[in-house]
Amino acid sequence: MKPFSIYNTLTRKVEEFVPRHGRIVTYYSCGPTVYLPQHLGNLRAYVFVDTLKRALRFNGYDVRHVMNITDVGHLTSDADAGEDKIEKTARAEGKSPLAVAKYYTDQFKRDCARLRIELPPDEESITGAVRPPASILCRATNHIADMIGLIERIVRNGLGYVTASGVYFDVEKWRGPSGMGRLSRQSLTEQHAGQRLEHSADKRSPHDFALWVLNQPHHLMQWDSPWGRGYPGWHIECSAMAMRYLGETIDIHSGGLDHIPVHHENEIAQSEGATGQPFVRYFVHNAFLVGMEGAKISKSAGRFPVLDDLVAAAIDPLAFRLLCFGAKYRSELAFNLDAVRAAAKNLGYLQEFTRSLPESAIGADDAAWAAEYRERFHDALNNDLNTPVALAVMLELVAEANRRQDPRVWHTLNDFDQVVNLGLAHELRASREEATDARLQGLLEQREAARQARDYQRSDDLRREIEALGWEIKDTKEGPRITRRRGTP
RNA sequence: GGCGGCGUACCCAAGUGGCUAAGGGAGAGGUCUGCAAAACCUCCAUUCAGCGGUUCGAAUCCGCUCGCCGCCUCCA
Repeated sequence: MKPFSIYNTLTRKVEEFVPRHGRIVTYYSCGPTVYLPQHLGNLRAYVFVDTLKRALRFNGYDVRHVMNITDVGHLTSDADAGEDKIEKTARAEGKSPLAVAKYYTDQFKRDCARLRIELPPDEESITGAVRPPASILCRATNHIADMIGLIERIVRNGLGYVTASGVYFDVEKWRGPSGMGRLSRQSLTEQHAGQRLEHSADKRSPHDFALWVLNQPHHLMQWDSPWGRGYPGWHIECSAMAMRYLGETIDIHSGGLDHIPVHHENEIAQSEGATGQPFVRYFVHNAFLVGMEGAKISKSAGRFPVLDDLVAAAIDPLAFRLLCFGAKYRSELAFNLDAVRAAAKNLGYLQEFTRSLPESAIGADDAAWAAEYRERFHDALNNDLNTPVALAVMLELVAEANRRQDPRVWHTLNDFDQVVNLGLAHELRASREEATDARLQGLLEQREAARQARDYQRSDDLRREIEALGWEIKDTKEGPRITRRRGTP
């Protein structure tokens, strides 16, 4: 069995993963900024986070997962004269920033549920906890004090300076263990060779970044701080919340690869500037979903498709999950309707196989021939999360079971599904419940009697009647079998 | 201007020096079948954007060309 290995952006190599503390893995993943619905590209990132977590668990690790909800706004661009994204939506929708954040947070959680993405427990649902929970979904606005504390440490270490427009991190002075520019491989001078943005005149150096922003009276969300009323810089929330729940050095930090040059670079600088300790041991970045512009699925042109667009097209959200699983997290995934429909087909194949499993196969041990699939699946997973190969193994396992007419693979399949997470165990349970529905049984028996009597006219009429109730009939050697009609085309 | 990456069949997508270039979808044919569905079988890239080079051997390494994309610090 190969050990779990993952590509570490810090070293640009696939490395064997070894956590700091035995079987416990501390994991921080960048969460959403809640001012718009999450589009499919964003959701791919969260499917990846979920898959990484599950792959770690498959290897016996206990994952402590922290994910942030960015509910304090950051600026849309310099050109907007400092307009905050959340406040922009708030003004457009005539709501308060917090109401906007709540609305889109709820929508995000609903989308994750439909994709079977397991989020950490929401801090707002945790009550009366004496010690910090192992895993948590936490909001920036609930951790302002932590951020201020961290900024104070940075200032005390001589790495932050206060100006009229805010507190900035002094990049020139910092010489941390990881080194500025290490993630992006760009030296500071290289980064500014092509100067693009104007910067605040208060900054000592153009690449210094804000820890705390001051004197922005039009900004709706403001808090008191030792430096005056204002709001936190974009990067500080991740450092503060990661440290609050996971400690000063965390095992894994993940995010989209767009975060490499700025967000994560700055996170490292400010975190290590405060603690003097390495902040992250394995930095993991996922690639984008591309081609959404031409996907012809979003209702309004120019908008990236969202999960509701798939649902409206009668595509099971789990097909999207499987589509993501079918590509490596480090490769761009080209999205189009054909691709997601192909995934839907595979989803149906696995569900259909599961539903048709006989009790004897579920009660028995798996066939001996299934063992090699388990090893191949595990090796693929451990090889830098090679999920497309893992999926191939899963499909081949089912194909061989069908070919041999030997269905004794349920335990293996279900174990794979702890990572792929299509809810096959739920599918199995549902198929059992369906078969015991009394009213349907009556109709089915009538139809079967008609078939035996070769009264196919009546048989087909009854089929239509059953279908109208939302069920589908399949005639098998063992007799008719009904399943709930699915939205999958 | 800088940094990083991508281009494998009609579509999605593994493979990054050496068995016949994984797997899936679509397509074609077949078995089974009252019909339908499912399932299974067979076929489906002498070839990996193009051109050179290194090597006994390259989709995999090097160079150039073409095309595409992400990021560059108060930008998810």
